[in-house]
Amino acid sequence: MEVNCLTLKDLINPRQPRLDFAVEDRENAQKENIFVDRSRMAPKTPIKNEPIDLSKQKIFTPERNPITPVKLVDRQQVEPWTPTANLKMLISAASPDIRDREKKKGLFRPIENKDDAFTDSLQLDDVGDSAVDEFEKQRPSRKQKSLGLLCQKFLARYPSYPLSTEKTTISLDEVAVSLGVERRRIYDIVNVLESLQLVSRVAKNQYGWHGRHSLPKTLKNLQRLGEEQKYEEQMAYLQQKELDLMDYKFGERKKDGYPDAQDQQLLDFSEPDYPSSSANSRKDKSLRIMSQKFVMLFLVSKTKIVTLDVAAKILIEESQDTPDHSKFKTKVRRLYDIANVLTSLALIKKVHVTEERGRKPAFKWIGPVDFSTNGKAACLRPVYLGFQIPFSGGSCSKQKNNTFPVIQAKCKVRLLTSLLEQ
DNA sequence: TGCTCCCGCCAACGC
DNA sequence: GCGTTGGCGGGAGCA
Repeated sequence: MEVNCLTLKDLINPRQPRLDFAVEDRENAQKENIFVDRSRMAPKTPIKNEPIDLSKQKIFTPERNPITPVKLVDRQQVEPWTPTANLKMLISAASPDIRDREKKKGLFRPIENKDDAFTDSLQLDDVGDSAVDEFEKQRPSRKQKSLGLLCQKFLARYPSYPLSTEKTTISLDEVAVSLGVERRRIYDIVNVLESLQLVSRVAKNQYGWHGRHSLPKTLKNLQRLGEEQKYEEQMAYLQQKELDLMDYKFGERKKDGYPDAQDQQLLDFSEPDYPSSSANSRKDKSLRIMSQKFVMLFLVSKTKIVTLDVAAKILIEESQDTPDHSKFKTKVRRLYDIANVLTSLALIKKVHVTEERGRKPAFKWIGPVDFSTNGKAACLRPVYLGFQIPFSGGSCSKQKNNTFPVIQAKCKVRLLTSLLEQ
């Protein structure tokens, strides 16, 4: 297993860049109008309050010394600008078309002519159609740049089941450079992986890789949480509501079936009782939490199929009284991000469900479903809005006013922060 | 045309 | 103050 992993690692080793990565790197460099030369990148800077001993710098490693990685942009500026750099930047800023043509030219400009950038930039129209076609062929497609594929490359770097003795540290910056993407994209992946306890944050810019050892345990706990949140009922409720809405739209309003104001209140995800918390705080909307809730939906679903719109509606923490389409769209975007990572982990796969209103995108759970393992599952300690729910011996469903789904909505989840600590 | 989701801006956060 | 983190939505690729 380890050997395989090393082989895959070798494939994406930055020292032996594959063509597609090299192209991406060059493209990114062009986007930023900054010359990139990895061999000349500035060394990582130590933490500010630590004295720098240059004589020892060569033996610094991330493990030995926590480091503050230098932002890519900062590193790139180590390379002095050429006399034509400012001109190139101005040209680039002036027109996206010109910028695109510059990219195309950059791909095919012979290395020995790199100093002729100024001349080239004045002869933009000389780029023939064949070169453009060639560029189109070589330019990575949208699929090649997808988060799912990126996640696969990311996962290929690390063993699924690492030995307990080996400690793998992930440097976000190194991974980003190695995979030729912005660090922002790595955050997306890492957040979802962290939600499943495959990785955990150990320091700034540093994550520890745990692999899939504890995945069944994590899923089991998520399933239990999902059951306690009564997500299955919520999904059924939303599906029924939609059916009723169809009836209302195209037929007579059903007296018993149409969701009235009282029903609407049942799905009020706002938190009026907890003023200390901010319903819209950054953490509340975290991709981690969203990812965990998304997984919960699958785990509690009998069909193991979750449509994106139902998931989005459940995950939207605002009142359903004022449906906000943009909020819904945003949530769906994030769900696609999460779904891409979960797909790479072979936990879900894309399907479509046909409902009365038409074909809908959905995802089907293809990961493990039976978590009746011999080991005792770790007990999650979700923190709810500033206080902890007693999780062993007590549960969310035992809280006061346990009336579904109002209390479920109030029992917002601050999740899984310490599974691995236990 | 609608679905899908890349991309990067920019604000919150934390040291 | 500055680097890190990540929410967010525009808009382009794709089916």
